[in-house]
Amino acid sequence: MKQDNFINPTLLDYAILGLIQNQPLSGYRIRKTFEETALGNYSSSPGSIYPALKRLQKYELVEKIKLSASVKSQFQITQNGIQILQIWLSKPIEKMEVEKRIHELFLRFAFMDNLINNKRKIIFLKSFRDFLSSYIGELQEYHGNESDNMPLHGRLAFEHGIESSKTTLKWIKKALLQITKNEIK
Amino acid sequence: MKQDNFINPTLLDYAILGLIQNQPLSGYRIRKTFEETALGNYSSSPGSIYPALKRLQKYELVEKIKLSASVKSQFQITQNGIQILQIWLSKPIEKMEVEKRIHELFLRFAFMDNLINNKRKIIFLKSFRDFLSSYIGELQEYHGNESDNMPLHGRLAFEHGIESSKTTLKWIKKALLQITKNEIK
DNA sequence: GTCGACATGTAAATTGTTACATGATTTA
DNA sequence: TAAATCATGTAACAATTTACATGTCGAC
Repeated sequence: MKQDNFINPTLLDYAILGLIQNQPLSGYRIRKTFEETALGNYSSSPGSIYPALKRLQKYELVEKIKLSASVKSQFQITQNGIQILQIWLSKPIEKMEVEKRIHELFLRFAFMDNLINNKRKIIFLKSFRDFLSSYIGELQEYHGNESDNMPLHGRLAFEHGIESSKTTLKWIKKALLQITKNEIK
Repeated sequence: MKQDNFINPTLLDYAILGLIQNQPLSGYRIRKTFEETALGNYSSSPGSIYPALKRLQKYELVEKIKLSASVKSQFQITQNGIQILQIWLSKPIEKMEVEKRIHELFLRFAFMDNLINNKRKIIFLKSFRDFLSSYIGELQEYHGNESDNMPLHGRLAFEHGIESSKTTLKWIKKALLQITKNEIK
């Protein structure tokens, strides 16, 4: 038995909320955005988007608005929705997320712009940096010990993981600089 | 109505097949490997692994073996399973996979070692390289045109995507060198 | 002799995929 | 006027998550 009757949005739900945080969009526009932009591993397809929008309406995180008879209806985030989004954006990062659900962290980062203050953004990035940096250490240690026993392809794929994490770490540091600079201004 | 009664393994199925291609493993070992190693976004949890193993047995891609009464039973890949794995590993890369399902390509790469010949490995990597390189071009063009209109966080996240793809491209070239070197030997 | 890890599973609920359906509007 | 794109949905199915259940074995 599930132990809560509370809202527990899926990643797709959050992606929709984040996308419409600034301007309302039609269902179709949302769908197309996921389909076309890089943001979209967060699956498109009518069979996922429309049910998701229904869910979000049911929980009153979005509402359908119709500006005029001629304009098609659009989905707008509610106050409630903004709150839920903010809570998600402000959640402390967990080690495991850095290791296994890094794409979710990037989604969160991409939607942070207007909804949380600089202090929190910096906390987010520093925590991201620290977890990732320690994870890279672990990967490198493992590589040092095991690389000789690994099959060529396994080893290469593993090395890609390390290099990729290092690139992300560099990026975090760059982003941190920009955000802190922003704060001082 | 679905139009085929044929086997259409999930990513998790392939991940299991790839993992046991060299040595049989118990269900628990498989689960733990997904849980612990970097390979594992490919979900662990008994509720996915055990049903997956059942599926694979049903399609005769793996079989349960029991070496002796004292040793617990393990899952071994069948000839059939090897074939299915080989077909998957040899599939030509599609543009969309590079853009949206790159982790699947890495999974394929990691399992290629023994099952396909060097020529095919090289085809795989070159195709990967070419698609990715053209994708990076698109991303950069978009960035050149739109970066001024993008909110800070959106832009930074986008830039991470570009840098990350470049790192992958470098890695592909390195891997290509190693594999070709291997061939000449 | 209890705790944690080993080990294998099932049931319910939820999600997402695939395929189908339908109609309006735009463009070549 | 035919094709493509805009636009919204549903139904059937497959897969995964979460939670529960149960039992063994070794270490401390």
